Amino acid sequence: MLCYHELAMDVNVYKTKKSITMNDIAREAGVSVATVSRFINHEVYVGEEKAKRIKEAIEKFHYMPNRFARGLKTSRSMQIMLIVPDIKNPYYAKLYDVLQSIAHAEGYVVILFNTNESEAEEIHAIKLVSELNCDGVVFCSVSDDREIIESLKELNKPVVASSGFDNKIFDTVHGIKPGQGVYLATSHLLENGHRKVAFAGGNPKSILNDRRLSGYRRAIAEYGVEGREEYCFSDSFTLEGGYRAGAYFASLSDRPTAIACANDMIAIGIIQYFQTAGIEVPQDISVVGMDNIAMSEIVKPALTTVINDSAEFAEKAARLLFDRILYDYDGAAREAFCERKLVERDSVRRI
Amino acid sequence: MLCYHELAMDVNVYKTKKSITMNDIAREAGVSVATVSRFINHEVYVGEEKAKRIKEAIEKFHYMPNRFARGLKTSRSMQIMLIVPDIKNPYYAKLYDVLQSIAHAEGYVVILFNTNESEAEEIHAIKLVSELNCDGVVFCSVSDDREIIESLKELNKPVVASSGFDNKIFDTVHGIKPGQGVYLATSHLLENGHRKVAFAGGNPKSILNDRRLSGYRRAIAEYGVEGREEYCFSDSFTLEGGYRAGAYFASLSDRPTAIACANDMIAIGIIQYFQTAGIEVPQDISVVGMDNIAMSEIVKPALTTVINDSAEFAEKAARLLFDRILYDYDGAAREAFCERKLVERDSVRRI
DNA sequence: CTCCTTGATGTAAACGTTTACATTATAAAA
DNA sequence: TTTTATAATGTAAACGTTTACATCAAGGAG
Repeated sequence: MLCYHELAMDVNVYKTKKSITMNDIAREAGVSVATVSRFINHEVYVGEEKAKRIKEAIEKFHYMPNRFARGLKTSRSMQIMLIVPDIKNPYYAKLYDVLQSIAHAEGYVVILFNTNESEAEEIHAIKLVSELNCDGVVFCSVSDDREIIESLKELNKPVVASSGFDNKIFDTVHGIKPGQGVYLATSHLLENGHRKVAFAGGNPKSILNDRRLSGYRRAIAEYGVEGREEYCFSDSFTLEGGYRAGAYFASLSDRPTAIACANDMIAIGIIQYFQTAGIEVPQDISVVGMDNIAMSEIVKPALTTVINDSAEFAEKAARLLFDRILYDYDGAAREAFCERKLVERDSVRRI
Repeated sequence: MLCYHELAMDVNVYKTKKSITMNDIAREAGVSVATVSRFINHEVYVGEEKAKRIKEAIEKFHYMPNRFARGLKTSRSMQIMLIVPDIKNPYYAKLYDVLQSIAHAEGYVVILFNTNESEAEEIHAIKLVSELNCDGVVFCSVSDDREIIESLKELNKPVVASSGFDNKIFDTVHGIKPGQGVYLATSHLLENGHRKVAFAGGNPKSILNDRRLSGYRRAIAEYGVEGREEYCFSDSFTLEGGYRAGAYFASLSDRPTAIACANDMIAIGIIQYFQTAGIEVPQDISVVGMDNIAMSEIVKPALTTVINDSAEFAEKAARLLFDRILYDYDGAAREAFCERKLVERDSVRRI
């Protein structure tokens, strides 16, 4: 009468033609299944003659090992999960793309989970990691809530986190210093004579935003510029968030002359708003981005921004992750660092 | 001595703490595993009293059914695959995003496969579908090669294809007519007085490009304009492809006055090249895109383009797919249509 | 009162692998 | 020669589910 719907499986049977199993291969090659299994997995204990016959049988039947059976025995899924806040941000799209190709080369599949910057979705994603028996996670976080950290630890699986997880629990890849990118951007603005420099952030609950905001603060403090409450505005790491930031700064009676943004999407959104409002960039206000996504070069004016290469991130994250998954590294949490470098284009004016 | 590396699994054992199984639940609730299984999956055959005890046990232990064991018995993975040519194109990023949320609501996971417009990768992807025992595929194709069609058929699984697969083999979602979008774009240009109208396509081997090219041809034929060989240039559906198209058209001695593009990425790439070359859009050349990605509104000049809503695509594709996966629809291939509609912005000049 | 249907439950056999253990043949050591 | 290590193979027991089949109680029909 009752049914626990949350866990239920649907029961439809799409016509499944009998697939060939290891048994078929064993029979065809005249050996036992154990030998076939050994041939497939290990380098030892299979004679040359039988190896040849097994190989032929495999090719003849286009045999593929059944992932479920394998998983059931080994508890490994050959899947890793990539959790990102916004796949529509080209930064993460590219990150996914290169992580995918590295993973494929190792025989792994990557499951993408897009959280839309939502902490609830992040928790959902982490739950899914264990539900799917993923062998590892690359976690590009928004939040470092206690609950998230805990569930990540409970996974008891290789985790590599993006900047923000400073606690030395998980492998991490990030910039040399917290908010280094925005620090560079802000410094650049200050060096160009700006004193009324604002910060346009993303999701204010995100640790990524905290870090970037701290980079901004560090820069203005070093230049002895006083921080102004109303010059910090954080909304969302998206075009729309930037658009709203633009509207906010435009509404200020004492407008900033320059804005350092927490990423390129925000910067581009700001420029977009300014264009509709007749505010010229960089004549009226200078803007600098962060990430150097392809779009930043295309937009008018071309965006001065900070290189933050997601391919580099993906490669370093993959190395950390696969060191644990494949090579059994089981030591202390490690860190990898990505370079940050300013690229000057047309969105900053010297005053 | 020998090992079939292609199929080998790595053997590292990341410390796996014993997970709780259905047996534990059965013992705790004082029933048999069969009853637990029935409780989880079906609505019938479980008494109220035991149901309650089982439910409590499940919650007490945070029990989750093991996907491998389930898959092994049922041959269903609760995974579908989405194959796209370019995840860096926001059109596909969004498509992924909405497909993902629909799938999650049904308890399904979507595996994204990015082919980078490569036919070889498409074949790789299709192979992976059966290797992973995915329960269905949404296939946004580049190629409709015999080999692809064949391997798709051999999957013997629900497939929904994007425009191009006109053969009535698979469920399909597309525009009302082949190339309708580009047809609208081209007509718009012609109606604005342009006669030297060019077509900037994507991957020339792609059926998507064929369709869009045919839309262009249909439009100019209807207007009695003679088609010119050198006014058709196809390269790749990316910013870079568009950039090259821009260079190509700029190099022509008798330049077109307007270009209809196979997607927004190309259009934006073209505009980008023109800007570096000092060619003004739309004063010197008009450009119209296709897809209406968010970027098209942001770019300068804002792009006149054709609405092609990937959310709509995703929803319709999901309905077709899940009708088969969940509700056992097993009839003839069906079609769903997406509306195409021109949106006028600032990249077209009337002459 | 017997016969049947039907709801509720348990038993046990798959599903397709991996792998510990047992067994044999072979070669090296004594 | 006998012992012993080692390479090559097979047997069978898991892994955690689903489900066909068997069983049993209870209630209606005859």
